[in-house]
Amino acid sequence: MRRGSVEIRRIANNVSRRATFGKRCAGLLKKAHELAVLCDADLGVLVFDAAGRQFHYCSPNASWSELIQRYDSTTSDQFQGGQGMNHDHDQLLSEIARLRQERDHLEAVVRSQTGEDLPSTASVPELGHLEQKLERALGKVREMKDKLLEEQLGESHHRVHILEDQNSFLRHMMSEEGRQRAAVEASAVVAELMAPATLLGGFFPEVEEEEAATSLRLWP
Amino acid sequence: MRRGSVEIRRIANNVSRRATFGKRCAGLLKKAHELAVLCDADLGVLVFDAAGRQFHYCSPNASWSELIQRYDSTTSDQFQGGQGMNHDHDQLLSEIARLRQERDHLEAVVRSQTGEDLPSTASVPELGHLEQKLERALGKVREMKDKLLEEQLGESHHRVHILEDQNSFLRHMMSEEGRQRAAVEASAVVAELMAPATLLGGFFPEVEEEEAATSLRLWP
DNA sequence: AACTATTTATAAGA
DNA sequence: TTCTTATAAATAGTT
Repeated sequence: MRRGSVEIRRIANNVSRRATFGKRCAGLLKKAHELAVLCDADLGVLVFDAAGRQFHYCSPNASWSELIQRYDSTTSDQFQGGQGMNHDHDQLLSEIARLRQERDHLEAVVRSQTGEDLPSTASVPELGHLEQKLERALGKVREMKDKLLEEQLGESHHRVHILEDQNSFLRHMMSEEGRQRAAVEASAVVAELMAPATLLGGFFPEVEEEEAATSLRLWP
Repeated sequence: MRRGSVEIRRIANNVSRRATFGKRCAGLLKKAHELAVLCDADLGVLVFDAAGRQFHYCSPNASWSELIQRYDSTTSDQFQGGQGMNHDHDQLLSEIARLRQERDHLEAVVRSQTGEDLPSTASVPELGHLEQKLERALGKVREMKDKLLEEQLGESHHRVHILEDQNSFLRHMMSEEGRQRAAVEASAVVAELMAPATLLGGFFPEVEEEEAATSLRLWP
């Protein structure tokens, strides 16, 4: 649920950014429709998400081409014609420059977080700050790892219990069956059940499968 | 105040229709801006009220001409004038897409290095690897910090030595001067020199300044 | 334009 | 992904 007001800045997390896009884009198109109907306005909304997928709304009684023709080009640039293209071209180039700068910065952040690149630029308090950050990160990672390991261990214990129960049930069945035959023959069968699972092959192939699953697989 | 939900149909009353248009149009443009910034989307909104007045929004890092060129003309394609000259344009757009992807990846790396964003994606061995990486980084940062602190301590010690020398020289001078006066008077002066620096104020203001500089300033 | 009682939108969690 | 829910935000009617 919502916690605090939302700062209007790019959402860093990729997943929440896309989730938010879905919701807000739907909301925007809905509100566009409401405005068009309630107030008898002609309007269009055209949206491209970060992956380039397109979403749009155009009010009834209007069309995109009509809207664009009505667009007052005194406000900013033209859509058609020669100089509009150049302007657009320049904008794209500056966007590329901006993204390159951003990339370089992020790369520098990654390097400093790895402990490389620390000479000259860093002061003692800066290093202290970075140290604390790394300690926190390490704590989180260890916590996560422990949690995962405990989960896996719990699952494994559960399987062990189940298989132990099956095992004792099978032993019981064997001994019952043995009583219905000769006492000597029964004890031989029980002795075989105590042996490693692979030796059971001929008798109980389905049991062999279950047995194999008891080996602890902590690293899936 | 609001009573009941609003039916989405044309508002009959002329005055309320215009009032509502003002509010909702502002709301729509605001939400468009939020979507563009929060989710890194390229979008445009173009509105004409019933009287033909125009309102619009275009996301930063985009332009109406770019949006219109990107508009998927499968629905209705009458915006494009000439189909040529868009080759380098397309190249620039794909370069932008590539850089954005790269940025997202780097951001994800930074976040995982900070210990955020570890759920679901991470396995135990991956976490172990990250843990080791963070430990190495932490080691490097601490090493660097220790080195800097030692350097600063060394410099500070050096200053202490120099000032101690100056101090003993001054004491010597004082006692020499004292011998040339009465022995009783000299011992009184020496006693005063042993007192805290602030007490020297009236006698030797320049000495007080030097004394203050001996306090260890490890954090510049 | 300012004010609120309400409705709506939506961020985070399941 | 879709549903839920607590909370923030938008806004209809009024002043």
